[in-house]
Amino acid sequence: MKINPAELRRVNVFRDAADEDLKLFAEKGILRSIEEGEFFFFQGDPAKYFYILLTGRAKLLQTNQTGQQVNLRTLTKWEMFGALGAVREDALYPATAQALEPSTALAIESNFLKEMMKTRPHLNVNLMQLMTGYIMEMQERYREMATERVERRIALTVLRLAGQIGRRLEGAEMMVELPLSRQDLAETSGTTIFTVSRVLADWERRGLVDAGRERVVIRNPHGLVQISEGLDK
Amino acid sequence: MKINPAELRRVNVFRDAADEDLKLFAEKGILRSIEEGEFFFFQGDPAKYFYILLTGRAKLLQTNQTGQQVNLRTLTKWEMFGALGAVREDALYPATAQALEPSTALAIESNFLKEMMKTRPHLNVNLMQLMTGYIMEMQERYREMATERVERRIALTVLRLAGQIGRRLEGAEMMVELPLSRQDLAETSGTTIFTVSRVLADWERRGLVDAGRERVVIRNPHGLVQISEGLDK
DNA sequence: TTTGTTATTTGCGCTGGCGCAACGACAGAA
DNA sequence: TTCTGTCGTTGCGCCAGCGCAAATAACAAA
Repeated sequence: MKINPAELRRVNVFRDAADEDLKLFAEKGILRSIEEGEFFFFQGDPAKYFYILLTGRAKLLQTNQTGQQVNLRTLTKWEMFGALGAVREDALYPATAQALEPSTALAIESNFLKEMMKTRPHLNVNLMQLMTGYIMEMQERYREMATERVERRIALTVLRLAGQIGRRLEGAEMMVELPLSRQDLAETSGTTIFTVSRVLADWERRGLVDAGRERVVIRNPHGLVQISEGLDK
Repeated sequence: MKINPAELRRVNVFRDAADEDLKLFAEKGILRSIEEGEFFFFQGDPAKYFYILLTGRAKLLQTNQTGQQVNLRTLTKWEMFGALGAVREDALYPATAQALEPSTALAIESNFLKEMMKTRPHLNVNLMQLMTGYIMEMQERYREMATERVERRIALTVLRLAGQIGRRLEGAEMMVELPLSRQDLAETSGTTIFTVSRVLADWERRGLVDAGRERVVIRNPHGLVQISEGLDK
């Protein structure tokens, strides 16, 4: 596979980069293709590279000592991840990056980005934008986790993921498809696969979603918003 | 009250700033003194100023529509807060800042910091450092919230707060004091005042802490670490 | 079509932790 | 010292959600 440097401008952090700079990043980068379930890096590894997802889907997750997983973020094409090493000295990845399907990413040395940032203020600004976005999302999710009941948390998770990785279904107007298993949803909303299954079954009975194997189709987003705000029943 | 510009270097983000720059920040800043329980700003307000806490203690919190609170961070002297406005256009504060005791803060226009950052790379680097620190902490807390049982969460919260705002007790060697009410601990660890009270009572019986009114003294940090890792009982 | 594998569903029992209510303890004001 | 308001404690009952186990469904490979 060959990368077209100009395409890299679709990466948010590179939005304002010059063509020559994009070329530099493309040349400096190493292509890494991995299978579904494989890992780009593990929590605790030295954060020597940052990544840009080129094909496939992946997720960032943390594991506690008993092996329970939590999904921090689901990644799609052109998303940058693992970029902390470009900011902090001797940083370790704070999360693990695992492919959800066969995926390819461009791996670039963190130090290179760090060097480029010294003379390209826009890289700074845009990276800061990405970071503050993460902060706001994590704060919000933390609050939800601490204060909301499961059904509402699952609704909030599904709606958030719809915005981030949902695929608009052709033909139908407002329908969005999420290619995620019950397990993925459970790990993202902080509950169990059983509870997610029961809640989705209920929503399906009420006509809010279509729940399939490793797939959820949102038929009535507004209904989910109502649930997420506690305005139903 | 008068600020000594050189003192501002104790603010992490200003660590590498020139004396003249510190003077500029000090001159540009407005002193705001507020009573215990009052607010520096509310979630949703336009983030026109960022703050530096000069005296007292404060907390950053979010509230959901039913009024339930979650504490995101407890702030002490020389901490910068509300700085998102210096990064994002037309940003709104994502959290509310409330004083835990009579407090004074220096309020400086976000735009001024934004301007300064254009020509002072170290401000960029240090602010990025602060932001990534937040991200890592929030990710960790999110995972704990999603996977750990209450007692362990409370232990993790107490230990984390000890590192951030604990006051070493004179005389005794390893003892650290936390000036926090049961309510504060409950809102920080995502549980209720009742559960915190019961857990602290238990720890007190086991000699791990001294639990007083709006105050917790850690007598045996290692014991708490054991609990937080599930190695006790 | 068959077979094996993996994802999902659902009944069932259990319990961690919530939340009310009543009481107790402490601090500051008068 | 007394009073008042706030903070903390604890008994009690309850239930949301967990998690096992067994059945079923969906898909892939042969």
